[in-house]
Order: sequence, then C-alpha cells, then structure tokens
Amino acid sequence: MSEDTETHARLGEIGLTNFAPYLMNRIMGRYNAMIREEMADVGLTTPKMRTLAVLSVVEGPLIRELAVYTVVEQSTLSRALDQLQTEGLIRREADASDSRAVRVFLTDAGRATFETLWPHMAASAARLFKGIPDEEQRAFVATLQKMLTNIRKHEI
Amino acid sequence: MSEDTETHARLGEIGLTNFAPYLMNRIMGRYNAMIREEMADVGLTTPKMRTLAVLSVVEGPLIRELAVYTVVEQSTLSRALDQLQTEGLIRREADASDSRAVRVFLTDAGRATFETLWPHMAASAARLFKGIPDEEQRAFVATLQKMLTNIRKHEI
DNA sequence: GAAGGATATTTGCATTTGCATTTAATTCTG
DNA sequence: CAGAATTAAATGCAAATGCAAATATCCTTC
Repeated sequence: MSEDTETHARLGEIGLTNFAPYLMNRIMGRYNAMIREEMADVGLTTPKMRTLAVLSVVEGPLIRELAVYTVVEQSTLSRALDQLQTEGLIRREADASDSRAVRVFLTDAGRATFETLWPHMAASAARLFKGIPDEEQRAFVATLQKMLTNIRKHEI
Repeated sequence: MSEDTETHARLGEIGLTNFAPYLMNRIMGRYNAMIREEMADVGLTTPKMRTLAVLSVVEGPLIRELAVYTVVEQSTLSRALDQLQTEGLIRREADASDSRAVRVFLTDAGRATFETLWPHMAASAARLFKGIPDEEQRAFVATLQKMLTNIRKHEI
C-alpha cells in the first residue's frame, strides 16, 4: 500500500444505509423540508427562521457568529437580516468596541414570533425520536457533540 | 393542558448544543461544505456528486427515486443529469415497461470518476468519527436508521 | 375503448444563493 | 506612528434553485 493511500471500504460494501453522512443528509433533508413548508406560510425562509431560533438563545452575537450558528452563508444571512429588520423582528446594533462589527438582537415582536414557531420545530424533532428510548437519545446527542468538535472550523 | 397543546421544553432550556437537529445541521453543513469545495475543483456540484455516489450503489433507478436518494429536488436533479450526460458520466435509458419513466446508469467514465471522489468522501466521514469507538459508531448509525424510518415520506 | 385522473419528467421563470468584490475599520509591523 | 495586512459586513452579479406549469404516458372506470 502506497504511503498516501488510506484504505477505505468501498461505498458498495458499506451500503448506503450504513453510511452515516448519507443517513444524516436524508434525515435533515426531510426535517428541514418539513420545517420550511410550515414556515413558508408565515413568510419565513430557513435562514430567517434559524436566525430567530439562535437569537432566542444567544444574546447579541456578531453577524459572522450568527452565520456559524445558523449554518448560513454570511452574505445570505446579511440579506435575511435586512428582511427581518424591515419586519421588525430583529435589530442590528453597532458593537461598542469595534465599529466594523454589528450585533444582532431579537425584538419583542421577534421573540413572540419565535414562540409561535418553536412548537412546530419541537414537534418535528420529537417525531424524529419517536420510539427511541431516552437513554439512546442521550447517547446519540453525545456522539453528535463529539462529531461537531471533530469537524468544526470555528471555536463557536 | 388543552388537547392540541403538547408540552415541549423551551429551546433555551434544552440549549442549542443539546438539540439534535441543530447539531446535525451544523455537522452536515461543515461536512457538505468540505466535500463541495473539493468537488468544485473537478467541476462537480453537490447534486452531481451525490448522483454519482448513489449510482455507484443503486443500479438504474428511476429519476424520481434518484431524487429521494440524493435528497435533491427533482427539477434540480433533471438539470444535473443533463450536465452529467453531456460530460459522459451517466446515461439515461427509457424504462422498458413505462415509456414516461427514465432510468439512470453510470457510464464507465462515471464510475471511474466516482472512484477518484470516494476517498475524499470516506476521509471526511472518517474525520467525523475520529476518536469515537466502533461500538459507539454502530449504535449511532442504528439510531440514524430508526430516525430515517420515523421521518421518511417514501418507502425508499 | 374513450374520457378523466394520476404519474414521470422536463422546462419556464422568478427568487435565492454564493462567490468575489467593495467599503470601512482595526490590528500588526517595522 | 505610518503603511500593510487583516477582519467585519454589505453588495453586485452570475449561477443555482424550486415552484408551477407543460408535456407525455399510463391507469382506471364507465
């Protein structure tokens, strides 16, 4: 075996349904599609919805941090924020010590909107885990946390 | 509690990093971005790359089946197939018994291309699981399989 | 066996996306 | 401390996306 060739089983040998990234893309594809369909009725896109969700938990992040949390391109996020701001759901605020930077906050209206969204998101998440014991769910989340540590680019 | 109100912990109480869909989106966002950057060099988009991957394992699926496997909108897939066909990597073939339907096959060139891609995909997947014991990985995949069963729309 | 409804795929078109660039401000270096 | 390099966010623009409609075929039912 040459020095730059790692050995990997072929995909055919593993099988699609044993290849974790395939399963995760399938699952999140459906989950995100379900959420997106529900949000479209309220005039929210995926970036906008995720922004509200993250802001309900993280207080006044920088836009680039928000981009990491929401897993949305910074330029796309910038435009989503324009819309949310116009709709009065978020507010941009110049950072105190760095005037290049902008911090983002949920308005009361934004928080109220997210409160109406959350039950749908929670219900979809619950559906994912239907019939899976708590113990197994906890182990699953613990593995996910390790995986995020393995792959993430930012310290966030 | 009213009959249509399920009780769900608030996101702030769970915490982002304990909410499985958040973690899964973060992880797959990075994983897909890594793959996409590598594939861009070879002129492949995500839909095209996934098409090759699935076809390496599934023989001659219908286009609508391929859309499910690849988690790509059917119209987007149709255009990705146009490109792959032009590049000589796949071939469309009318279904024998239903002339509306089209089956898709990898050409030899397509298979060869995928062989060069696979090591990158496998390496990225391996990176995800670095430091995670085999036993834990197996349990994780088993949980994913249950989740896919819970959420999937198609019998595929 | 003709008409109406369902299904498979493609295509038109408006929107969304993401890359690359720009603008503005900060930090580093000699 | 001036100039170069870096960083944060917004924006221009071409390409990708997704919805809805169009096309073609198949299935059902009367």
